[in-house]
Amino acid sequence: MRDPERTRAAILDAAFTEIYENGFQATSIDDIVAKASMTKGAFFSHFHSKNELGYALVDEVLKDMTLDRWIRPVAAYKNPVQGIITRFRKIIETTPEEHIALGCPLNNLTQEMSAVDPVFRDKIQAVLLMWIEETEKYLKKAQAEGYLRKNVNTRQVAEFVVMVEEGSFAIVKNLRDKKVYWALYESLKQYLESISERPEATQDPLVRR
Amino acid sequence: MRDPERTRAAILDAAFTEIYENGFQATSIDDIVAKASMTKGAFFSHFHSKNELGYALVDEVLKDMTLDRWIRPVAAYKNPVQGIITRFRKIIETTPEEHIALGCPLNNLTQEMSAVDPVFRDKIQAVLLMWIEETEKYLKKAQAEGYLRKNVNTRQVAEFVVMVEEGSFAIVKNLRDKKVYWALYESLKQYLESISERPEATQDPLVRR
DNA sequence: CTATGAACATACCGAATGGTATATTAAACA
DNA sequence: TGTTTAATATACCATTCGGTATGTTCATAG
Repeated sequence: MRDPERTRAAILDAAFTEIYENGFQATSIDDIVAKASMTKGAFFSHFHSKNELGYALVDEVLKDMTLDRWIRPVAAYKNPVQGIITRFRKIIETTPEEHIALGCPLNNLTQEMSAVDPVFRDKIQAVLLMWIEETEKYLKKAQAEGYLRKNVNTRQVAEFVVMVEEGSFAIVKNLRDKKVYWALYESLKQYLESISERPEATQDPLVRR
Repeated sequence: MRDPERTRAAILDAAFTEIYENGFQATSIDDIVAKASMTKGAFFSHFHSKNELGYALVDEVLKDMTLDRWIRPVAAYKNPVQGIITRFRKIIETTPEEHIALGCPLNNLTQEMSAVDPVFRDKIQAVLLMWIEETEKYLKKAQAEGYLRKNVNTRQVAEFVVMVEEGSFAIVKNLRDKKVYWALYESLKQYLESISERPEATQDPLVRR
């Protein structure tokens, strides 16, 4: 009946939802344990402090979430540049309406806690760097296979792509208008095609919109 | 000796700095009045609540700050597209090292308060929309004067440009590496040139870096 | 079977914080 | 000049919240 790992996971899960919806500072430990149907005793037997819960959220939840959403699916595409473009589109398509107003969980925590707590900053920075590095790997592969111009700086493009992916969520969160996503999608596509070796190879074979 | 307007301005000024450095929720009213060398009595005679101070910050400080930094200076350029590009570069150049880690004040407030308080959300949205609309005006002008391709959707590009301007500050805030700015600058430049009628007209006459 | 420690529950505390009640001072106006 | 009112100061309050102290229960090792 007692299952510490499940308890810990349940706390992380409840914390993720509450913090995603209300922000880290605006979420109290009482909110979290109530959502998880537990008590403070359980909470503090798994986390030494509220901040440590936040750190665990970044390390154990947000990191994997980022990989699952933005990185791993790209591997399925022959042309990685098309993979990045299409992945962006699919994320737009599959993001439920309620989540649009909430933005990207990683970015939210980033903007709220990065300047306030150096440990948060370092841990979030590590996730961002991983995101950029993994994106750059795809770009290098695209370059090696003749999809991307040889003279482009892959690190520079990777940084731009990740910034666009995060920045898009951030601005749409505020404008609360999903149509803006499509405008940003078109611009990202336009940009990536402008540095592609054979732009026609990035054409999406599926119907759009 | 008594000067309500100056008092109010001093409170807004102190609040801006404190909130910029620590976030809205992490800043207490006591922090603000201490910084402004006043007392709570003065504070509450000018603002009914902490939230109302925040609203005034958006309406009276951040809105103008955005115009001054991103919009008005662009008017001085013959080619508005070059104006946007150069303005982005100049903002990078003139942002002091300590402010890099703090990001964009508007964006910080946005990400922290937008999902939590609908009034914040609406007020910040208004500033963002103004930013986008003013940017689009420049793009339309550029189009009319033959700098920008006639077939580009100026609204779409304006949304992308503003997203890049905000998103760049956001990611550099976390990566804490000013060099990333230059990479993002090059990418924005590349993008805007790819939709320009005469790309050579966007060449910056000054030495870069 | 029992003892031991980890997992969870309950009650509580001290500090911080947004806000108020009330006093005081200074400017404006009659 | 005297009065009134807005501006500012001071003291205080109620609540919230992170965290702790102290149980209690369950699983597992010996």
